[in-house]
Amino acid sequence: MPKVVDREEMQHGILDAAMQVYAKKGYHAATIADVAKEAGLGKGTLYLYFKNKEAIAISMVERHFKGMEDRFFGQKMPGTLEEFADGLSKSMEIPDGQSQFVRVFFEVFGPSFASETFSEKVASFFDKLGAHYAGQIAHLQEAGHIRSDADAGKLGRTLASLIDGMILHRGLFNISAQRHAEMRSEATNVFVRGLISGAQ
Amino acid sequence: MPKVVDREEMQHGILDAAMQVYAKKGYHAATIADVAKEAGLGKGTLYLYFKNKEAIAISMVERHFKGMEDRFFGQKMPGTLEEFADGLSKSMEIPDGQSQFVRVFFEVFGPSFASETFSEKVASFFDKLGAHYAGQIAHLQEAGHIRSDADAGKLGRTLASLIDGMILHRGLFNISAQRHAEMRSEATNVFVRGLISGAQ
DNA sequence: TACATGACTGACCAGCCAGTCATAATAGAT
DNA sequence: ATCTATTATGACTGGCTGGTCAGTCATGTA
Repeated sequence: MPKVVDREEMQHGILDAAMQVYAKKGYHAATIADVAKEAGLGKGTLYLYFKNKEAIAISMVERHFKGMEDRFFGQKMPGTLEEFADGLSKSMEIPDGQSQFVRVFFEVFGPSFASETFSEKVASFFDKLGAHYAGQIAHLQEAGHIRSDADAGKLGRTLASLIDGMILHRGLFNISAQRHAEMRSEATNVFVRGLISGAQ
Repeated sequence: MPKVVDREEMQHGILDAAMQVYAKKGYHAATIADVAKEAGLGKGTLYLYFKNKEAIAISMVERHFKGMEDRFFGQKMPGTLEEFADGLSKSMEIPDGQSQFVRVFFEVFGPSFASETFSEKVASFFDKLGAHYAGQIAHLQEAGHIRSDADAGKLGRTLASLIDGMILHRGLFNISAQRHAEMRSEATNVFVRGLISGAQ
């Protein structure tokens, strides 16, 4: 038997290298040769693991969204406002290394949003997220922890938008982890105060 | 004297055409020839009005940010919570045609954020916006309209981030104007409730 | 040691596009 | 009418990069 290589591990390594290079030079400015060099491989070798440049980007996104889904949907139904707030805060928390992904993502896929199908796919992700929060809100309303006059559906969507917005804002504008943490706590605070029944 | 042309008007027209093309095909995929065609001009003619492709993008940004500044900072100091809320809501409101700019912006300038100078320039814009809101919040605190235990500075920054985030979210993900309006009103509602003194 | 097979490589090429420039069209002045 | 400064044009080119492929290397088996 000849030399054997773990394909998945290889692909992971290449994606890491690509992320590094794209974050520094930008996806379009970066050449395949750059990525190969960063990965410590010959240019041709890359093509053994990815069909072409685009395939690298697509794999990168898939890997990333996988992680996001876990972060967003992995949490269990909160029983108290405090747990809910923790969940919100945690959702807004992005690992430092991954926050640069946002920029690369939009450089590569920004144009794709012009297509209906692509756009809808992403939109459905946020619908799901909105519904997720709506479910939690409704649950807490029943338990009397959130004012009952609120429309859980709309609120859920809005919360999703706000949270995603903060993540985007951080990723795109390179807000420092510390300042982001500050904002996260302030935002959570405002949200929760805005949701409780006793308000006004 | 020979043929005379209004340079500024010409440049405006080219920028409009470029915006159109970039939004549809993406900045990198679009060629100068595409832009020229959309503008109803020959390729060479473009180069009489813009030095190169990059210059078009830069002019586009400058024109856009000019408008943003007016929207954000043009409002006068709010005397009541209601006026404050109106201001917030208005800040989140983006003309339909301009919301597509966000995607183009990040496709073109996403990579530039890797540079300190560029990054800081944008960051300072948001510092200014944060300070702007902080000033309004402090003002309303003195008047007793907002709970006094809040840190106006942090809150201002957080609000700026949330608002900008919603704008980004809308622009990037192509949220419909109607749904965006819904979210705007919900968000404003939550903010205001979260800011008032009587809460909890 | 010889051989088989998968892993790896980088020089090369085709296609693409930003930017140039030689030439043509236009319109105000006389 | 004619002249000429200015504006308009699109065929052309030079540089660049994604992707290929003919050849080399590494590893394990007989």
